Amino acid sequence: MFNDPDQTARANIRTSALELFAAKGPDAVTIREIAAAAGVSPGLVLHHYGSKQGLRNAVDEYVAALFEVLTKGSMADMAAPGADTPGVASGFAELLIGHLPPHSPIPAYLRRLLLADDPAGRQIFRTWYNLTLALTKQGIASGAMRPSADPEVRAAFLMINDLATMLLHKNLAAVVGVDPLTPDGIARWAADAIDAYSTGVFRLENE
Amino acid sequence: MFNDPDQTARANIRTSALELFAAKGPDAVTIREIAAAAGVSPGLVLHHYGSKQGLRNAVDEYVAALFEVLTKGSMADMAAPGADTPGVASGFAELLIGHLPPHSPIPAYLRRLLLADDPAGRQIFRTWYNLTLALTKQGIASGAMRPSADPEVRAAFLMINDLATMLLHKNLAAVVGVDPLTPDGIARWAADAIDAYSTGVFRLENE
DNA sequence: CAGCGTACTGTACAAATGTTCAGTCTGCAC
DNA sequence: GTGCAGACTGAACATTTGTACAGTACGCTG
Repeated sequence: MFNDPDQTARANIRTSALELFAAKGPDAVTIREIAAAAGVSPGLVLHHYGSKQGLRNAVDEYVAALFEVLTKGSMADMAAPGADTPGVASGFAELLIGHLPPHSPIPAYLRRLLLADDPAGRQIFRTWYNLTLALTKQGIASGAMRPSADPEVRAAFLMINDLATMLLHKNLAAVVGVDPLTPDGIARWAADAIDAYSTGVFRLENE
Repeated sequence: MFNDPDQTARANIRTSALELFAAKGPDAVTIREIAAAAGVSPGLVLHHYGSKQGLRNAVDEYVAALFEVLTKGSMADMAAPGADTPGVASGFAELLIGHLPPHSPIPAYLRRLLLADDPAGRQIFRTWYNLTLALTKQGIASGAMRPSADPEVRAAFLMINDLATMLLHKNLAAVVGVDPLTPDGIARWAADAIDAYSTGVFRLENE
Protein backbone atom coordinates (compact mmCIF):
# COMPACT_ATOMS: atom_id res chain seq x y z
CA MET A 1 0.00 0.00 0.00
CA PHE A 2 1.28 3.39 -0.99
CA ASN A 3 4.35 1.84 -2.52
CA ASP A 4 5.26 4.53 -4.94
CA PRO A 5 6.22 2.89 -8.21
CA ASP A 6 8.06 6.05 -9.18
CA GLN A 7 11.67 4.93 -9.35
CA THR A 8 13.15 7.91 -11.10
CA ALA A 9 16.24 9.43 -9.58
CA ARG A 10 14.17 12.41 -8.57
CA ALA A 11 11.79 10.23 -6.58
CA ASN A 12 14.64 8.21 -5.12
CA ILE A 13 16.21 11.37 -3.79
CA ARG A 14 12.95 12.38 -2.15
CA THR A 15 12.53 8.96 -0.60
CA SER A 16 16.08 8.86 0.73
CA ALA A 17 15.70 12.36 2.11
CA LEU A 18 12.45 11.39 3.80
CA GLU A 19 14.07 8.44 5.54
CA LEU A 20 17.13 10.36 6.66
CA PHE A 21 15.14 13.40 7.76
CA ALA A 22 12.81 11.18 9.77
CA ALA A 23 15.67 9.37 11.45
CA LYS A 24 18.08 12.20 12.20
CA GLY A 25 16.27 15.45 11.61
CA PRO A 26 16.75 17.63 8.51
CA ASP A 27 19.44 19.78 10.07
CA ALA A 28 21.62 16.79 10.86
CA VAL A 29 21.47 15.42 7.32
CA THR A 30 23.74 16.67 4.55
CA ILE A 31 23.01 16.81 0.87
CA ARG A 32 25.99 14.54 0.26
CA GLU A 33 24.48 12.01 2.63
CA ILE A 34 21.16 12.06 0.82
CA ALA A 35 22.88 11.80 -2.55
CA ALA A 36 24.88 8.79 -1.39
CA ALA A 37 21.77 7.08 -0.04
CA ALA A 38 19.98 7.67 -3.33
CA GLY A 39 22.97 6.55 -5.35
CA VAL A 40 23.39 9.84 -7.21
CA SER A 41 25.79 12.75 -7.15
CA PRO A 42 25.23 15.69 -4.81
CA GLY A 43 24.84 17.99 -7.77
CA LEU A 44 21.77 16.15 -8.97
CA VAL A 45 19.97 16.82 -5.72
CA LEU A 46 20.32 20.53 -6.31
CA HIS A 47 19.51 20.14 -9.97
CA HIS A 48 16.10 18.66 -9.11
CA TYR A 49 15.19 20.59 -6.00
CA GLY A 50 17.09 23.83 -6.30
CA SER A 51 18.27 23.91 -2.72
CA LYS A 52 18.19 21.92 0.45
CA GLN A 53 15.21 23.97 1.57
CA GLY A 54 13.49 23.14 -1.70
CA LEU A 55 14.02 19.46 -1.00
CA ARG A 56 12.66 19.87 2.52
CA ASN A 57 9.58 21.56 1.15
CA ALA A 58 9.09 18.80 -1.40
CA VAL A 59 9.31 16.14 1.30
CA ASP A 60 6.93 18.10 3.51
CA GLU A 61 4.41 18.34 0.71
CA TYR A 62 4.76 14.67 -0.11
CA VAL A 63 4.13 13.66 3.50
CA ALA A 64 1.27 16.10 3.84
CA ALA A 65 -0.41 14.66 0.75
CA LEU A 66 0.13 11.14 2.03
CA PHE A 67 -1.35 12.18 5.35
CA GLU A 68 -4.51 13.33 3.62
CA VAL A 69 -4.83 9.95 1.93
CA LEU A 70 -4.20 8.09 5.17
CA THR A 71 -6.75 10.25 6.93
CA LYS A 72 -9.44 9.35 4.44
CA GLY A 73 -8.53 5.68 4.73
CA SER A 74 -8.72 5.81 8.50
CA MET A 75 -12.06 7.57 8.37
CA ALA A 76 -13.40 4.79 6.21
CA ASP A 77 -12.20 2.26 8.79
CA MET A 78 -13.84 4.27 11.51
CA ALA A 79 -17.18 4.30 9.75
CA ALA A 80 -17.13 0.55 9.14
CA PRO A 81 -15.04 -1.08 11.85
CA GLY A 82 -13.87 -4.55 11.03
CA ALA A 83 -13.31 -7.49 13.30
CA ASP A 84 -10.17 -6.45 15.10
CA THR A 85 -10.32 -2.75 14.39
CA PRO A 86 -10.08 -0.90 17.68
CA GLY A 87 -12.61 1.78 18.45
CA VAL A 88 -11.99 5.49 18.67
CA ALA A 89 -10.69 5.10 22.19
CA SER A 90 -7.35 3.72 21.14
CA GLY A 91 -6.99 6.66 18.89
CA PHE A 92 -6.47 7.78 15.37
CA ALA A 93 -2.68 7.56 15.51
CA GLU A 94 -2.68 3.78 15.68
CA LEU A 95 -5.18 3.64 12.86
CA LEU A 96 -2.96 5.78 10.67
CA ILE A 97 0.09 3.70 11.46
CA GLY A 98 -1.86 0.57 10.70
CA HIS A 99 -2.17 1.78 7.14
CA LEU A 100 1.59 1.93 6.70
CA PRO A 101 4.17 -0.79 6.16
CA PRO A 102 5.93 -2.00 9.31
CA HIS A 103 9.04 0.15 9.22
CA SER A 104 7.76 3.16 7.38
CA PRO A 105 9.58 6.41 8.11
CA ILE A 106 6.30 8.31 7.88
CA PRO A 107 5.35 8.21 11.58
CA ALA A 108 8.75 9.53 12.61
CA TYR A 109 8.54 12.25 9.99
CA LEU A 110 5.03 13.18 11.07
CA ARG A 111 6.32 13.39 14.60
CA ARG A 112 8.93 15.91 13.53
CA LEU A 113 6.39 17.92 11.59
CA LEU A 114 3.99 18.09 14.50
CA LEU A 115 6.69 19.12 16.93
CA ALA A 116 8.46 21.58 14.67
CA ASP A 117 5.93 24.38 15.00
CA ASP A 118 6.07 25.37 11.36
CA PRO A 119 3.29 25.84 8.80
CA ALA A 120 3.49 22.32 7.36
CA GLY A 121 3.09 20.72 10.77
CA ARG A 122 0.39 23.12 11.82
CA GLN A 123 -1.68 22.26 8.75
CA ILE A 124 -1.53 18.58 9.60
CA PHE A 125 -2.39 19.35 13.20
CA ARG A 126 -5.35 21.38 12.00
CA THR A 127 -6.65 18.62 9.75
CA TRP A 128 -6.32 16.13 12.55
CA TYR A 129 -8.11 18.41 14.98
CA ASN A 130 -10.98 19.20 12.65
CA LEU A 131 -11.47 15.51 12.13
CA THR A 132 -11.42 14.79 15.86
CA LEU A 133 -13.82 17.62 16.55
CA ALA A 134 -16.28 16.37 13.96
CA LEU A 135 -16.10 12.84 15.35
CA THR A 136 -16.54 14.13 18.88
CA LYS A 137 -19.64 16.13 18.05
CA GLN A 138 -20.99 13.22 16.11
CA GLY A 139 -20.29 10.87 19.02
CA ILE A 140 -22.07 13.15 21.44
CA ALA A 141 -25.02 13.53 19.11
CA SER A 142 -25.34 9.78 18.65
CA GLY A 143 -25.08 9.16 22.38
CA ALA A 144 -21.89 7.15 22.15
CA MET A 145 -20.05 9.87 24.00
CA ARG A 146 -21.11 11.81 27.03
CA PRO A 147 -21.86 15.46 26.41
CA SER A 148 -19.18 17.98 27.23
CA ALA A 149 -19.59 21.60 28.22
CA ASP A 150 -16.61 22.44 26.03
CA PRO A 151 -16.56 20.23 22.92
CA GLU A 152 -13.61 22.06 21.34
CA VAL A 153 -11.38 21.47 24.34
CA ARG A 154 -12.73 17.96 24.73
CA ALA A 155 -11.77 17.14 21.16
CA ALA A 156 -8.33 18.68 21.60
CA PHE A 157 -7.90 16.77 24.84
CA LEU A 158 -8.68 13.44 23.21
CA MET A 159 -6.55 14.23 20.20
CA ILE A 160 -3.35 15.16 21.97
CA ASN A 161 -3.72 12.30 24.42
CA ASP A 162 -3.69 10.09 21.40
CA LEU A 163 -0.81 11.95 19.83
CA ALA A 164 1.21 11.64 23.00
CA THR A 165 1.54 7.90 22.56
CA MET A 166 3.11 8.50 19.16
CA LEU A 167 5.37 11.31 20.33
CA LEU A 168 6.65 9.57 23.44
CA HIS A 169 6.46 5.89 22.58
CA LYS A 170 10.24 5.46 22.76
CA ASN A 171 10.44 6.93 26.24
CA LEU A 172 7.48 4.79 27.26
CA ALA A 173 9.13 1.68 25.92
CA ALA A 174 12.39 2.42 27.70
CA VAL A 175 10.97 3.50 31.04
CA VAL A 176 7.58 1.85 31.45
CA GLY A 177 8.33 -1.23 29.41
CA VAL A 178 5.30 -0.83 27.15
CA ASP A 179 5.64 0.52 23.65
CA PRO A 180 2.13 1.55 22.58
CA LEU A 181 3.11 1.28 18.93
CA THR A 182 3.90 -2.42 19.01
CA PRO A 183 1.08 -4.96 18.58
CA ASP A 184 0.99 -6.16 22.19
CA GLY A 185 1.61 -2.64 23.47
CA ILE A 186 -1.41 -1.42 21.52
CA ALA A 187 -3.59 -4.01 23.20
CA ARG A 188 -2.52 -3.15 26.74
CA TRP A 189 -2.66 0.54 26.06
CA ALA A 190 -6.03 0.52 24.34
CA ALA A 191 -7.59 -1.60 27.06
CA ASP A 192 -6.60 0.84 29.75
CA ALA A 193 -7.50 3.89 27.69
CA ILE A 194 -10.95 2.54 26.96
CA ASP A 195 -11.37 1.70 30.63
CA ALA A 196 -10.23 5.15 31.73
CA TYR A 197 -12.46 6.92 29.22
CA SER A 198 -15.47 4.74 29.99
CA THR A 199 -15.58 4.27 33.74
CA GLY A 200 -13.46 7.30 34.55
CA VAL A 201 -10.28 7.74 36.51
CA PHE A 202 -11.33 9.68 39.58
CA ARG A 203 -14.04 8.68 41.94
CA LEU A 204 -16.73 11.25 42.57
CA GLU A 205 -17.13 12.32 46.16
CA ASN A 206 -20.67 11.02 46.54
CA GLU A 207 -19.85 7.51 45.40
CA MET B 1 12.70 31.72 43.02
CA PHE B 2 15.69 29.78 41.74
CA ASN B 3 17.32 32.99 40.66
CA ASP B 4 20.88 31.89 40.61
CA PRO B 5 23.01 34.59 42.18
CA ASP B 6 26.05 33.17 40.43
CA GLN B 7 27.09 35.92 38.07
CA THR B 8 30.47 34.63 37.07
CA ALA B 9 31.25 34.52 33.39
CA ARG B 10 31.10 30.76 33.60
CA ALA B 11 27.53 30.84 34.92
CA ASN B 12 26.55 33.53 32.44
CA ILE B 13 27.69 31.34 29.59
CA ARG B 14 25.61 28.44 30.90
CA THR B 15 22.57 30.65 31.30
CA SER B 16 22.88 32.12 27.82
CA ALA B 17 23.37 28.67 26.35
CA LEU B 18 20.30 27.41 28.17
CA GLU B 19 18.15 30.18 26.75
CA LEU B 20 19.42 29.80 23.21
CA PHE B 21 19.27 26.01 23.28
CA ALA B 22 15.70 26.14 24.56
CA ALA B 23 14.64 28.60 21.88
CA LYS B 24 16.40 27.25 18.81
CA GLY B 25 17.75 23.83 19.65
CA PRO B 26 21.40 23.11 20.44
CA ASP B 27 22.30 22.24 16.86
CA ALA B 28 21.11 25.58 15.55
CA VAL B 29 23.11 27.60 18.07
CA THR B 30 26.78 28.44 17.53
CA ILE B 31 29.43 28.96 20.14
CA ARG B 32 29.95 32.46 18.83
CA GLU B 33 26.26 33.17 19.36
CA ILE B 34 26.39 31.96 22.94
CA ALA B 35 29.56 33.95 23.61
CA ALA B 36 27.98 37.12 22.24
CA ALA B 37 24.85 36.63 24.35
CA ALA B 38 26.99 36.12 27.43
CA GLY B 39 29.22 39.08 26.58
CA VAL B 40 32.43 37.07 26.39
CA SER B 41 34.76 35.83 23.68
CA PRO B 42 34.16 32.51 21.95
CA GLY B 43 37.44 31.22 23.31
CA LEU B 44 36.23 31.55 26.88
CA VAL B 45 33.32 29.23 26.24
CA LEU B 46 35.71 26.48 25.28
CA HIS B 47 38.06 27.41 28.10
CA HIS B 48 35.34 26.72 30.66
CA TYR B 49 33.51 23.82 29.08
CA GLY B 50 36.10 22.16 26.88
CA SER B 51 33.81 21.71 23.91
CA LYS B 52 30.32 22.44 22.72
CA GLN B 53 29.29 18.97 23.83
CA GLY B 54 30.75 19.71 27.25
CA LEU B 55 28.60 22.81 27.46
CA ARG B 56 25.54 20.85 26.39
CA ASN B 57 26.20 18.30 29.10
CA ALA B 58 26.63 21.04 31.68
CA VAL B 59 23.32 22.61 30.72
CA ASP B 60 21.63 19.21 30.76
CA GLU B 61 22.91 18.54 34.25
CA TYR B 62 21.88 21.96 35.44
CA VAL B 63 18.33 21.51 34.17
CA ALA B 64 18.13 17.98 35.52
CA ALA B 65 19.15 19.19 38.97
CA LEU B 66 16.63 22.01 38.78
CA PHE B 67 13.97 19.52 37.74
CA GLU B 68 14.63 17.48 40.87
CA VAL B 69 14.15 20.57 43.01
CA LEU B 70 10.98 21.53 41.17
CA THR B 71 9.67 18.01 41.55
CA LYS B 72 10.09 18.11 45.28
CA GLY B 73 8.40 21.49 45.45
CA SER B 74 5.47 20.28 43.41
CA MET B 75 5.11 17.20 45.55
CA ALA B 76 4.85 19.42 48.59
CA ASP B 77 2.11 21.40 46.86
CA MET B 78 0.35 18.19 46.01
CA ALA B 79 0.37 17.03 49.61
CA ALA B 80 -1.00 20.30 50.93
CA PRO B 81 -3.04 21.95 48.18
CA GLY B 82 -3.65 25.63 48.65
CA ALA B 83 -6.67 27.68 47.72
CA ASP B 84 -6.28 27.87 44.00
CA THR B 85 -4.00 24.92 43.52
CA PRO B 86 -5.51 22.62 40.95
CA GLY B 87 -5.80 18.97 41.75
CA VAL B 88 -3.92 16.14 40.14
CA ALA B 89 -6.27 16.16 37.18
CA SER B 90 -4.80 19.26 35.62
CA GLY B 91 -1.46 17.58 35.88
CA PHE B 92 2.02 17.88 37.16
CA ALA B 93 3.30 19.91 34.24
CA GLU B 94 1.31 23.00 35.17
CA LEU B 95 2.43 22.65 38.75
CA LEU B 96 6.07 22.58 37.70
CA ILE B 97 5.65 25.57 35.46
CA GLY B 98 3.92 27.42 38.28
CA HIS B 99 7.17 27.24 40.21
CA LEU B 100 9.06 29.08 37.51
CA PRO B 101 9.18 32.76 36.56
CA PRO B 102 6.84 33.77 33.74
CA HIS B 103 9.22 33.56 30.79
CA SER B 104 11.62 30.94 32.03
CA PRO B 105 13.36 28.94 29.31
CA ILE B 106 13.17 25.82 31.46
CA PRO B 107 9.88 24.44 30.10
CA ALA B 108 11.08 24.73 26.53
CA TYR B 109 14.36 23.09 27.44
CA LEU B 110 12.59 20.29 29.27
CA ARG B 111 10.47 19.81 26.21
CA ARG B 112 13.57 19.28 24.11
CA LEU B 113 15.07 16.90 26.64
CA LEU B 114 11.94 14.78 26.78
CA LEU B 115 11.64 14.59 23.01
CA ALA B 116 15.31 14.05 22.28
CA ASP B 117 15.39 10.38 23.27
CA ASP B 118 18.79 10.64 24.96
CA PRO B 119 19.88 9.56 28.46
CA ALA B 120 19.34 12.96 30.08
CA GLY B 121 15.75 13.18 28.90
CA ARG B 122 15.04 9.57 29.73
CA GLN B 123 16.17 10.08 33.30
CA ILE B 124 13.76 12.97 33.70
CA PHE B 125 11.00 10.94 32.10
CA ARG B 126 11.76 8.12 34.50
CA THR B 127 11.62 10.37 37.57
CA TRP B 128 8.35 11.82 36.38
CA TYR B 129 6.88 8.40 35.74
CA ASN B 130 7.94 6.95 39.08
CA LEU B 131 6.32 9.90 40.78
CA THR B 132 3.11 9.51 38.80
CA LEU B 133 3.00 5.80 39.47
CA ALA B 134 3.40 6.32 43.21
CA LEU B 135 0.66 8.95 43.24
CA THR B 136 -1.62 6.71 41.19
CA LYS B 137 -1.21 3.75 43.51
CA GLN B 138 -1.71 6.01 46.48
CA GLY B 139 -4.83 7.50 44.90
CA ILE B 140 -6.28 4.08 44.25
CA ALA B 141 -5.49 2.95 47.78
CA SER B 142 -7.13 6.00 49.30
CA GLY B 143 -10.20 5.62 47.14
CA ALA B 144 -9.77 8.94 45.35
CA MET B 145 -9.09 7.09 42.13
CA ARG B 146 -10.88 4.15 40.65
CA PRO B 147 -8.90 0.92 40.63
CA SER B 148 -7.21 -0.04 37.39
CA ALA B 149 -6.37 -3.49 36.16
CA ASP B 150 -3.07 -2.13 34.87
CA PRO B 151 -1.73 0.56 37.23
CA GLU B 152 1.57 0.92 35.36
CA VAL B 153 -0.15 1.70 32.08
CA ARG B 154 -2.73 3.83 33.86
CA ALA B 155 0.02 5.96 35.40
CA ALA B 156 1.81 6.27 32.06
CA PHE B 157 -1.48 7.17 30.39
CA LEU B 158 -2.16 9.99 32.83
CA MET B 159 1.41 11.19 32.70
CA ILE B 160 1.78 11.53 28.95
CA ASN B 161 -1.68 13.05 28.63
CA ASP B 162 -0.42 15.72 30.95
CA LEU B 163 2.88 16.03 29.10
CA ALA B 164 1.08 16.40 25.80
CA THR B 165 -0.30 19.79 26.82
CA MET B 166 3.27 20.97 27.39
CA LEU B 167 4.64 19.46 24.20
CA LEU B 168 1.89 20.69 21.90
CA HIS B 169 0.67 23.87 23.54
CA LYS B 170 1.82 26.03 20.64
CA ASN B 171 -0.06 23.97 18.10
CA LEU B 172 -3.08 24.00 20.37
CA ALA B 173 -2.93 27.74 20.73
CA ALA B 174 -2.63 28.26 16.98
CA VAL B 175 -5.25 25.77 15.85
CA VAL B 176 -7.73 25.34 18.69
CA GLY B 177 -7.39 28.83 20.14
CA VAL B 178 -6.66 27.62 23.65
CA ASP B 179 -3.13 27.61 25.03
CA PRO B 180 -3.21 25.32 28.06
CA LEU B 181 -0.12 27.00 29.49
CA THR B 182 -1.69 30.42 29.85
CA PRO B 183 -3.75 31.25 32.96
CA ASP B 184 -7.16 31.20 31.29
CA GLY B 185 -6.17 28.29 29.10
CA ILE B 186 -5.28 26.30 32.22
CA ALA B 187 -8.72 26.91 33.65
CA ARG B 188 -10.60 25.77 30.57
CA TRP B 189 -8.32 22.84 30.05
CA ALA B 190 -8.33 21.65 33.65
CA ALA B 191 -12.11 21.89 33.87
CA ASP B 192 -12.59 19.63 30.90
CA ALA B 193 -9.84 17.23 31.96
CA ILE B 194 -11.34 16.82 35.40
CA ASP B 195 -14.75 16.33 33.85
CA ALA B 196 -13.44 13.73 31.40
CA TYR B 197 -11.53 11.87 34.08
CA SER B 198 -14.41 11.96 36.55
CA THR B 199 -17.57 11.26 34.61
CA GLY B 200 -15.83 9.60 31.67
CA VAL B 201 -15.87 10.27 27.98
CA PHE B 202 -17.69 7.32 26.50
CA ARG B 203 -21.09 6.18 27.49
CA LEU B 204 -21.38 2.55 28.52
CA GLU B 205 -23.81 0.49 26.48
CA ASN B 206 -26.12 -0.29 29.37
CA GLU B 207 -26.69 3.32 30.34
C1' DC C 1 22.24 13.55 -39.11
C1' DA C 2 21.96 17.99 -36.57
C1' DG C 3 20.29 20.37 -32.77
C1' DC C 4 18.69 20.78 -28.38
C1' DG C 5 16.97 20.12 -23.90
C1' DT C 6 17.38 17.44 -19.82
C1' DA C 7 19.58 14.29 -16.59
C1' DC C 8 23.71 13.84 -14.45
C1' DT C 9 28.71 14.18 -12.71
C1' DG C 10 32.65 16.06 -10.39
C1' DT C 11 35.20 19.96 -9.21
C1' DA C 12 35.57 24.25 -7.04
C1' DC C 13 34.31 27.91 -3.97
C1' DA C 14 32.65 30.74 -0.16
C1' DA C 15 30.74 30.82 4.19
C1' DA C 16 30.06 28.93 8.68
C1' DT C 17 31.70 26.61 12.65
C1' DG C 18 34.12 23.94 16.29
C1' DT C 19 38.49 24.13 18.01
C1' DT C 20 43.45 25.41 18.97
C1' DC C 21 46.74 28.44 20.60
C1' DA C 22 49.87 32.14 21.64
C1' DG C 23 49.63 35.84 24.36
C1' DT C 24 47.67 39.42 27.88
C1' DC C 25 45.83 40.68 32.22
C1' DT C 26 44.62 40.09 37.09
C1' DG C 27 44.78 38.56 41.63
C1' DC C 28 46.98 35.87 45.09
C1' DA C 29 50.80 33.28 47.60
C1' DC C 30 55.41 33.51 49.13
C1' DG D 1 58.50 42.37 44.39
C1' DT D 2 58.33 37.85 42.06
C1' DG D 3 56.14 34.12 40.29
C1' DC D 4 52.35 31.62 39.08
C1' DA D 5 47.73 29.95 38.13
C1' DG D 6 43.62 30.89 36.09
C1' DA D 7 40.47 34.07 33.43
C1' DC D 8 40.16 35.91 29.12
C1' DT D 9 40.98 37.57 24.23
C1' DG D 10 41.51 37.44 19.32
C1' DA D 11 43.51 35.50 15.45
C1' DA D 12 44.19 31.41 12.88
C1' DC D 13 43.11 26.66 11.25
C1' DA D 14 40.83 22.57 9.51
C1' DT D 15 36.67 20.75 8.40
C1' DT D 16 32.11 20.67 6.93
C1' DT D 17 28.44 22.09 4.05
C1' DG D 18 25.40 24.33 0.78
C1' DT D 19 25.82 25.82 -3.66
C1' DA D 20 27.52 27.21 -8.43
C1' DC D 21 29.19 25.72 -12.64
C1' DA D 22 31.47 23.79 -16.57
C1' DG D 23 31.23 19.80 -18.97
C1' DT D 24 29.37 15.02 -20.53
C1' DA D 25 25.96 11.61 -21.96
C1' DC D 26 21.58 10.57 -23.70
C1' DG D 27 17.19 10.76 -25.89
C1' DC D 28 13.91 13.16 -28.65
C1' DT D 29 12.49 16.22 -32.60
C1' DG D 30 13.08 18.15 -36.92
